[in-house]
Amino acid sequence: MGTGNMDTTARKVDTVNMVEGPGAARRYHHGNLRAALIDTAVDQARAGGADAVVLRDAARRTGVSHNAAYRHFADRDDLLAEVSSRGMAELEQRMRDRLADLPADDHGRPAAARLRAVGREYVHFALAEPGLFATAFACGRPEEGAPGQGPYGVLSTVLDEMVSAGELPAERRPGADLTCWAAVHGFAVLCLQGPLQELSEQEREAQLDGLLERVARGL
Amino acid sequence: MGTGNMDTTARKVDTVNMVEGPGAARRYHHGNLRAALIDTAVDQARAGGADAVVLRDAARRTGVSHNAAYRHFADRDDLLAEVSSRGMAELEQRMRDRLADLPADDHGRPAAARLRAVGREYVHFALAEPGLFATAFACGRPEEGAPGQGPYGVLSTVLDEMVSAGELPAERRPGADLTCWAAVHGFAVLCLQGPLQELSEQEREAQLDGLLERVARGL
DNA sequence: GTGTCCATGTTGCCGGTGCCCACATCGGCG
DNA sequence: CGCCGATGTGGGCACCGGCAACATGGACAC
Repeated sequence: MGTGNMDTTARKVDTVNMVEGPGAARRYHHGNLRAALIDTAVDQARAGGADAVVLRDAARRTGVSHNAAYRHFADRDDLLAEVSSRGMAELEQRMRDRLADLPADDHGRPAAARLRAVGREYVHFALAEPGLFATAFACGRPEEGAPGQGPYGVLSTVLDEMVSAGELPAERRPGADLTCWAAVHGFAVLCLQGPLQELSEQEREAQLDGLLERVARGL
Repeated sequence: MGTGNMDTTARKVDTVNMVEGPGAARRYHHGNLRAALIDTAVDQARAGGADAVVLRDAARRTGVSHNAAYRHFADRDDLLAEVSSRGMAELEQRMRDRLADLPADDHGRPAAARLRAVGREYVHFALAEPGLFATAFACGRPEEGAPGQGPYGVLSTVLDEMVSAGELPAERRPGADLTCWAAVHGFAVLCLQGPLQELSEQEREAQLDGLLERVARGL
């Protein structure tokens, strides 16, 4: 078991969806199956959440027989974990992109604005990619990783910036990350699968603004 | 379809687990199958979350053939919705119980203490009954019901009390419920399936205290 | 060049599930 | 007393996750 140690940053061979014309010699060995399967599984997760990640169907779509997947993943959960990592990475990237978009000449309380932007993007990602977002957290494994990485790392960094900028007393820093994360995550979950589904986009955005404001005030 | 209109507040006949001794005449008609199936399904959800709610197994445990369930539920989702309602009801009840436990002679800011108690119990329930809690929110249907009912209703009432008691400016009331709910729900979810699983109970409680304090401060 | 080995992919199979069908049973009604 | 509709039964289908045995062919030693 534990076959999943191929180089994750694999060469981006476009082996997926090779045109299988009559003359095209179909290779017996796929060459990049693991990565291709993960791509397909991510698509499944995007479309329907964790439950939609189905090994047999993924293999079928990838043009390979079922059971081929078991050469690269111990079981379905192993594949799900990979999808979860992808989801986390994409969420983190979007948050970082959003930060990069912020104008540098922000007057007033720039670090606080960064915190708001990060929180808003967290929710926006969850609403834009509900399936992937849910799958990212559906994985039971605690997502081991260097602290300071992942979405939590981004949030943490921004809070540290607030302390440096004098916008947050240092003695209030411990625990602040968790409060921000919980509020934003809870809002996203309640919007997705909870009782806030019916909110119009405008209402949602207004409520989100209110939430971010209150959270920042309470830090 | 839509057979699910039996009186939900059904008589509590103890038809489950009847001793089927050799002399006990086993009735062809169960008499209370719907309620018994829901009970079993709730047990399944308690044990393993929404995925553990399995129609065939529930029927088996209830001592009835599969397919019998389809006389009472349109499909699995229909049964899940019922489990969800049960979970919501139990959560609400625990919150109300907790409120009732509070001493009436609370000095200082009694309504704020009630808010903290409600929030704490929300998280405690989620941690004590992770499967049922998850299933309660896993149901896609927006949980139609009179506003002011359910866990949200309890929270809402307490916030109204805070306004009446002068502990919360009326202009800050709108949106406060959502912020509280999101923070507490997010904390619970992150503890259950997220990256906060590894926290010891003491750390968790400390973080929860901090969160409740910050949220209250930001209201 | 050639022969071997083993990672990779294939077919076959099993138990389990959700859901549909036709049939069996029984209680209440005329 | 006889019928009928509500309730429960058995069988069947498609699909899934996971094991086992077999097939393929690329890489590497010689």
